[in-house]
Amino acid sequence: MRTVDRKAPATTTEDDALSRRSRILAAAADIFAQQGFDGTSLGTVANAAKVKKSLVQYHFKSKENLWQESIHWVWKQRDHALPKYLLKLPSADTTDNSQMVRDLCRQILTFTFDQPQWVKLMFQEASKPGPRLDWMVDTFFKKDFSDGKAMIEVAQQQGLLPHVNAMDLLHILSGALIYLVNVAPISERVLGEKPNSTQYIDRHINTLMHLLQNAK
Amino acid sequence: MRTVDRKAPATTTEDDALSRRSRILAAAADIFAQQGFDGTSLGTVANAAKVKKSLVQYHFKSKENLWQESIHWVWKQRDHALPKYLLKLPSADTTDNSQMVRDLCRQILTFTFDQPQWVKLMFQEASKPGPRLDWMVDTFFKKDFSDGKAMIEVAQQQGLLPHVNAMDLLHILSGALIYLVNVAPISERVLGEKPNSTQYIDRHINTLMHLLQNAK
DNA sequence: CAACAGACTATACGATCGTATTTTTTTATG
DNA sequence: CATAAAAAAATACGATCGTATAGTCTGTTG
Repeated sequence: MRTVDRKAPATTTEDDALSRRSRILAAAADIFAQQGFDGTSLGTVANAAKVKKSLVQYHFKSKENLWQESIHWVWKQRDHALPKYLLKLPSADTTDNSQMVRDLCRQILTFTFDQPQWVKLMFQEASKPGPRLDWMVDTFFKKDFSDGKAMIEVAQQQGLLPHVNAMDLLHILSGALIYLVNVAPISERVLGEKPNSTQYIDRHINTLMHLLQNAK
Repeated sequence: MRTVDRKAPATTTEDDALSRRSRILAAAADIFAQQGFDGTSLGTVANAAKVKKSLVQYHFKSKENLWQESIHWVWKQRDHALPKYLLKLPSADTTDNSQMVRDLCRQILTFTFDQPQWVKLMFQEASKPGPRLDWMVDTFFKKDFSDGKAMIEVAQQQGLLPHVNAMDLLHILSGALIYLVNVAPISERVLGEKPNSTQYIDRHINTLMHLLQNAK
């Protein structure tokens, strides 16, 4: 009667598919992205993950470590999910160039609204100098910037984007898209319209396309 | 000998031109903008303003109140300083339209780099829903959005900007400019170039203008 | 000079936070 | 089943934070 009886879940199974460690990571990523490093407490993370605070401390040796692991987790999720969005693009053969860029931007914007964590994490710590910014730059941003610039240049060579400074264009496009996501809570309150709705996204993309269209 | 002798500053004078209350406000605005609400402590503000922590509590009845007063202060500074930048614009008679818009954008960008507090304060609390965001929306953002949209529409009627959805264009332009300021600490580390340098600003504006140019 | 108000200071309290340590429980292995 | 490792929980500690309160100093006014 004392073998494998019920009553105490304590460890795995029953919980919910994911391991407790993963649940902590997911909850931490959510709260860090929303509230920032200082605005996040280990207790809040523990409650959100439905575990004891001491378990968070057990799996991650410090708050800073939890933060780093959460960001690794989010970036991994991003790099895993983003290609799925881009594969939904119609092939280059069947559509004209302008439609191609339009769909590309729309997919990126839709993806970012679906999974805004990485953008929010970026903005939470990115605007204030400090050790956490340095860490993110070395660990992610250098590569992200490099990849982004390369993508722009490829698109330029295919005549999809105007031939201006690639890094500046990357910043302008990133700004136009990411700004929309980051300021969405404001826009929603001011304009009374949800920026992540399909019609809002389509209209915004339309406007952006109109600007990119005629420029060469 | 006891009339107006020296020795004890205690109240005003000697300190430094500005009243202590103003020094607290300025210091608080700086730190709130840089570190966010949660990342800012009253002790830090007091030290930065070179006053005792209890004096901060004396002039402002709570941290939230200090935060609100700081933002009022910053917005007042902004609305007072921005016109000076825009007045440096050459008159519309002597220059062509494209040069006009270019100078306008350059001045706004330069101003934002000179006085980045309001942008940073905006982004610190704007991306996470909560009572502070609600307060900022009602107190500032509704008016700011309205004014910005009106500015865009005037420029459109004068043929300075392409005739696309004004609010979207406002977001795109704001995004392109503000993104640059907010991500500046990243860009500086990744690219090894200071985004607030004249040449960087000029190049960025050039690229942006190239996009706005041909669009109608 | 007395009385008072405003500016400023000292101090303390309760709560919370991150962390360290210890103990209990569960799982795995022979 | 015994044993050890891993997972989870309980508890405690020092520091810091926001706040509340009482006190001190200074200048003004009647």
